[in-house]
Amino acid sequence: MAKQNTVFKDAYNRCLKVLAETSSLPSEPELGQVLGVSRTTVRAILGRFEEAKLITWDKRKKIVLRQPQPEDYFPTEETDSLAEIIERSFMRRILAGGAEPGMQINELELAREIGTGTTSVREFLIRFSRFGLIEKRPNSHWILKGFTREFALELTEVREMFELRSAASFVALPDSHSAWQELNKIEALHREILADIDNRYQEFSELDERFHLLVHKSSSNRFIVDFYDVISIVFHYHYQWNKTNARQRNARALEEHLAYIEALRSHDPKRAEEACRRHLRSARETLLQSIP
Amino acid sequence: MAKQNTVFKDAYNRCLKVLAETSSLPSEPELGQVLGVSRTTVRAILGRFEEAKLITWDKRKKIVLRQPQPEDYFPTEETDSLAEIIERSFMRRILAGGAEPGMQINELELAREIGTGTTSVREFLIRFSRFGLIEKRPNSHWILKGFTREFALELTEVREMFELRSAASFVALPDSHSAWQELNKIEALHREILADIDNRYQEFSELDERFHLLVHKSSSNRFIVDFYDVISIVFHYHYQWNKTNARQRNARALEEHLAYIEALRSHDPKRAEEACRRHLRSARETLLQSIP
DNA sequence: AATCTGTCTATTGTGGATAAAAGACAAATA
DNA sequence: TATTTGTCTTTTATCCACAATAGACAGATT
Repeated sequence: MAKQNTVFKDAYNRCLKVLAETSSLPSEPELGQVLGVSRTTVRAILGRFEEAKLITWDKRKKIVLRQPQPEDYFPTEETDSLAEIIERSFMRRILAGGAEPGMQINELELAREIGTGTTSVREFLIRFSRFGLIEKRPNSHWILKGFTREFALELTEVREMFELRSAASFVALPDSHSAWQELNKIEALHREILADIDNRYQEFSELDERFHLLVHKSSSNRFIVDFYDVISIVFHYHYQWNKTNARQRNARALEEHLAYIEALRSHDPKRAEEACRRHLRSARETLLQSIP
Repeated sequence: MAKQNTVFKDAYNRCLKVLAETSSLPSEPELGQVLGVSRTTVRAILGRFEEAKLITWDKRKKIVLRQPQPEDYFPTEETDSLAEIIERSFMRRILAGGAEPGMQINELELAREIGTGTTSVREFLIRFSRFGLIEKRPNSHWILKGFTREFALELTEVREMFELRSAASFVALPDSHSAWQELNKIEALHREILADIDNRYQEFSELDERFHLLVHKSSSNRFIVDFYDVISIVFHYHYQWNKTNARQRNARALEEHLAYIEALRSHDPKRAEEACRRHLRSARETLLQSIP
């Protein structure tokens, strides 16, 4: 087949939720807005809704006939884009499966294992190469450089430079800047999770990304913001992979974040720098401990 | 056709130069080493040499029959890899042709203009996206963010952080490190060019890259070294594009480099930092002046 | 024993084809 | 008049095919 219709399936599932809360659906362009897809896809969804007797559809009248049932949804495996599938599959291989640094990566073999064409794998590898974990030998294979101690040290060195710079920009933001509101929301979530840490400590990973990304964004520098992708993917898979002492580690990080947030709010560059350094130091330790 | 044989043609041309200096060619693996290609390609070259009556070839005996003539070489246009062609063509369009920021980039159109397949253009754009000049809208077009003042400022901000850090590592290198020898060579070239600046000022661009890359490499950080690609490509095309006062600008930069080199050699972090800052400041000015 | 050559296989780089998705435009509707 | 819809065209995402190139291995040569 030429293209997976994952955009359609994912939007279809999300549209089912919209449908569940109303008795008649809005106009096609409006639905497109809500779902983030083009009218072509919206019309395909409406057509399928009609076939499934979920609605009647006559021009502007889209009347809901029944509530969606679990079996109306497409299975979630079918809604992931190919890029996501390849990424997950690849990360599992290089992090979990004992992948030695220096190992060769074979596009064809990877494609066969994942059950996809070579072009998609190739494009993934090109995109992924900016994370510094693989390297291309032209006209030949890719080489896995591996998730090593050196990698972690190089990554954190740059991260520390960038985050210190960003924190310095953050304290200088005017009070009217929307970042302060977002910071308030993030702080509130920190307190909520800390209050029920035993049950909710897994929510830290996502919150961590949200917080640090907010800080990086205040640098207004695309290279700094883009670099956060590297940090993000590393920590994302790292959290999935290494769960020892997760509750305790996360609790500690949450406390550090709170101190860091308070320091940012003080508008005092010195305090912010200090709190930032303290947190980054312990984040680095945590990362390094998980590497053999 | 499926794949250009530019590797073959380029290696063939280089092999002609090897042939010009000897009466019999070495073994296939050795030639492969020298030319940086596989034995398969070496054998293809030898076969073609035989056809062109440049050599006789019988197993290990490869006897040179005549000197290569200019018409034995493949034209240089045919030896550039597709990736190089696409890059040049794309940079010409976005730097020279009044490309407005926000403009859409169309893979198909670009491919047609360059006379190549869409796959190659697509892969180029993915690779190129890390330079921060373009951005992808999934399932839709690319957007040109443009070579703007903001871009230059963001680029130089990161450049300055990285180069200051690298310079600090450089002064700490042990005297036995090979970087000092390379630094000596680079310094000698600086003096040569300065002595004949009116005729040789165009050689600065290449030397500039060589010098700063050496500095960045001493950071031993892949992210810092990789980032130098971004700086490199921007300055490379910038030099080609903006030639006003080139002689004078280059002379000044050469002088600054010499001061910077001397400061590095002093092993004094303070002096190195100061010389580095001074040069980076004027490099930034030069870059900014060339942007409308 | 070490290296080289002949031969064969596997993988990459690139163009082309096609379904999915985006998007343009005029006629229809409120 | 401002949206919305019906219809049509264009572009992207993906697979596949095939030549160029890399690479493996056994037998030949020094």
